[in-house]
Amino acid sequence: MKLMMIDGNSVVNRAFYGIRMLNAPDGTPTNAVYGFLTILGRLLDEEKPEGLCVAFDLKAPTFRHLQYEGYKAQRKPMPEDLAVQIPILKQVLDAMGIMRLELAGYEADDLIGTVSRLCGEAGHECVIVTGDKDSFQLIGGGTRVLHIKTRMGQTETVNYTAERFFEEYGFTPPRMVDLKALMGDASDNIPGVAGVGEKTAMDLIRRFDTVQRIYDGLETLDIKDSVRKKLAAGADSARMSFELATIDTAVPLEFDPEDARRSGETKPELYGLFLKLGFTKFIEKYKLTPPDESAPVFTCECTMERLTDLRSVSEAAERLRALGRPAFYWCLPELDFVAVESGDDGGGRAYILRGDGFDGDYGGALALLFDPEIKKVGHNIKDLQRELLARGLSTYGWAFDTALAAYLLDATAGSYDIERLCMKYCGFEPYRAKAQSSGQMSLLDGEDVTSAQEDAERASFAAALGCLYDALGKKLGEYGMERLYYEIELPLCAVLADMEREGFLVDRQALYDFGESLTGSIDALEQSIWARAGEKFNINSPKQLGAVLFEKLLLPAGKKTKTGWSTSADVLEKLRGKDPIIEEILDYRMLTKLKSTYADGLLKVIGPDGRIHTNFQMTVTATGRLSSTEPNLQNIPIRRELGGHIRRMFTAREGCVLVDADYSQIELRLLAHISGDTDMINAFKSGEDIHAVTASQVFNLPLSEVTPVHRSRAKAVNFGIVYGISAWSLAQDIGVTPNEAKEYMDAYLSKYHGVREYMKSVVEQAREQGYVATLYGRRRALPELKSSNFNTRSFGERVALNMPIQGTAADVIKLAMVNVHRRLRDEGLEARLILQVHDELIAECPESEAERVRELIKQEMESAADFSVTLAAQAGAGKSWAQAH
DNA sequence: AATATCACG
DNA sequence: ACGTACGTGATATTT
Repeated sequence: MKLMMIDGNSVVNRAFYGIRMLNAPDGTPTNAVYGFLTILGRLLDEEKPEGLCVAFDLKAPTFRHLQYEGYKAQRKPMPEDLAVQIPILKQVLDAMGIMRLELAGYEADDLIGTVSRLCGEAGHECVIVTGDKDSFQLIGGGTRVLHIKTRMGQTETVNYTAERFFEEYGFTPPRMVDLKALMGDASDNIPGVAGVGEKTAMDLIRRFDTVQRIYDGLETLDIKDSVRKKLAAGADSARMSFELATIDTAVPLEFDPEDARRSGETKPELYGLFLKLGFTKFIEKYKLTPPDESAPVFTCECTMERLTDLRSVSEAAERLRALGRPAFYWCLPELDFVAVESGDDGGGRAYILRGDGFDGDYGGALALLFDPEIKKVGHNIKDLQRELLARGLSTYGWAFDTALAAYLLDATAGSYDIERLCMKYCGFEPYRAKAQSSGQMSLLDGEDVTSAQEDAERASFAAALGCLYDALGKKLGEYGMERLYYEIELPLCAVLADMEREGFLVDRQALYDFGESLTGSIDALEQSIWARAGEKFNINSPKQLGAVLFEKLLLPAGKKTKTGWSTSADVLEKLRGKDPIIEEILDYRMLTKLKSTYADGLLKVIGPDGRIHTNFQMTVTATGRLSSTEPNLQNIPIRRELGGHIRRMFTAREGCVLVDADYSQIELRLLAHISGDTDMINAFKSGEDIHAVTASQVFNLPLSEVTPVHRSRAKAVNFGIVYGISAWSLAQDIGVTPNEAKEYMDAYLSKYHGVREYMKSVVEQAREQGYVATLYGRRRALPELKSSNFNTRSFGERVALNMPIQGTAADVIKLAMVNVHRRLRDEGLEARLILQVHDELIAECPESEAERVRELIKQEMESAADFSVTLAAQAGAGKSWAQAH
């Protein structure tokens, strides 16, 4: 049998430092447990051991090796964030039915050593998993070590058999003890011999094998005198270190490998445990289902009423309208839904409407129940509103969106499905109908859920909306987010629903022709690249391309990635001129990107109306921006000449034009306002080109002497500041030395001390509060700032700088959109907003309205907020997106 | 499903 | 001594 022994402390430690901060919904750090389980899952897949056991250190009142009191005494204490995760991990392992081994007074290594010996004696294979090198001494016989390393959040394992070990070290595994006896081990507080380091020790062991032999022949062996002296002086220390480094393989342990055999069965409490930890990924992976008593299940205590004809619909609508408080609408995509009204006494009524089996005009029924005067609460209402618009119904009357509220409360949660929210905010799960398992008694095929069960499920979900409405509404108030929610986010739903429905007209033929024209160039480049490489290969495969460039053509390799050499554009850019193939590859990349993502990709999503209807996601980004999917219309090319062609195919319909308006430098203006930096505010007030002014101030030159190079560097610094810069990355970006970059930054920050002050205070404040916020009260939690991991913490600091700026810009344009939309309606214009690209709005309108709409949008964008720096927008009109911009 | 790359603000 | 910008989504390749 193959037994896998995991050094629990060592692996969890690797996981903790290798994986970024994660938190359970209740705030408990979980990254180490998560990482451990990820690693474990992968190991089990790869090794498929029959037995599995995790060993942990267990402190005892008395240490072993009392002779040396300093032993482990100086080891840094485990960070608090990790320490709290150890008992959780043990709990998880127990619930997974994985054997755990720990014994008072012994370390994991000793337990593993003993087990590996027992395995050897019983003829079993033993695979040790650890992140330390201590257990390498156990390799041999049936024992090997899988050594785990974490690099950039990625774990790698190296499989050390006795052969592999010898290749790398040049001596046999048991000699690892001898090596440590000489070189010591700082992390384990093994002193070794003073003055003997890794190099010397390796050399000695390779040549003379054991410490014993070295000391036996100290006077006669071929050893440098200086080393001989050190060895002689450190003889006692070497002896003690040998003892310390030796793993105890005779721990008094009752261990039968059979006990560690994997049953594959998990305990019922695992589901609840994973849920509490927020490990939905593992719940899915192990296909866990809630045990019956895992959480209180909530069933709607309502009177159920099936609405099957217009008369009953109309009565229901009348009641809902007169209710005076919102009703809770749980809607399916086909607009089957349940509306629940809660009574004063906690009871209530659930109205159930279904398309199939409805007697009469279903559209009419919908119109009655989605009447603007009925106040409705829904979940992801923007999508519903789009569906309503498609049927010519009103989008008004929506009082609350539970998903949207939950997003504002925790923008980094990732998903807002009602079941999870219900658990998190109400403490129960809505009732989920389960297929009736067809027992042998059943004659009928009982796999399906009955429609009565379905009704109960939907009613329960609708009732859950009621609970969420109370809980989330209250929390929004506590967080000071009511205005942000009710005046910006919620009204924006209808605006976006409108925009999605409207879509963007695309010249299908022109786009197709453009794609075809690319094919020729791509083929030609492909042939030429193959010719220069001397072989056919897949240019799109970074692996193959890397092999060609760096192994065959022997070009100087720059950065590396986890899997090999980087062939990214910035690496290739530095190789330009070294070989003509580089330029061709860059061109090839550009053209294939245009062809696959934009030409072919967009053609696939043009609707029957000739228009592209993107999907704006409101609950995705951590900063408050929108995102656009299927297709993404927020990343249509513009920066390069050929890419810009794509925007010529985005057009206005016959008789119409596009109006395009964008904020100029909104993020920098917000930086000036938020930091209150007078110099920067004045720079904007002067009306001059901001990057040029920055250049003149940073480089201490009159404005007239600022060259384009100065300007572009100042521009890079401006951007960098907004992102939470470091000198190193600024240097990368603009191609100067890090020292030079640092000078620019110092000059910048000493000129703009308000900005410097802001950078300091925003991080401090974030650390105290645990979150950052925009001027409109949008928040982002920042647990990263408390991390003990340098990279994680630095990331948190950059986010703290950036989020208030990027997020406020997002708030401002959202507000402008709501206002523009309202005015277009109120003023009876035919113009419609059709796209938003973070700082840019695009509308389509009849030519006759063009000038008025251009002014209207520009004005609404500029007046959306009143800051110490005015917001400036520039607007244009044209037949195509390219022209209007 | 994860990775690398590249398009945008 | 570390390893770097902030925020997204789509595609092709590889596991």
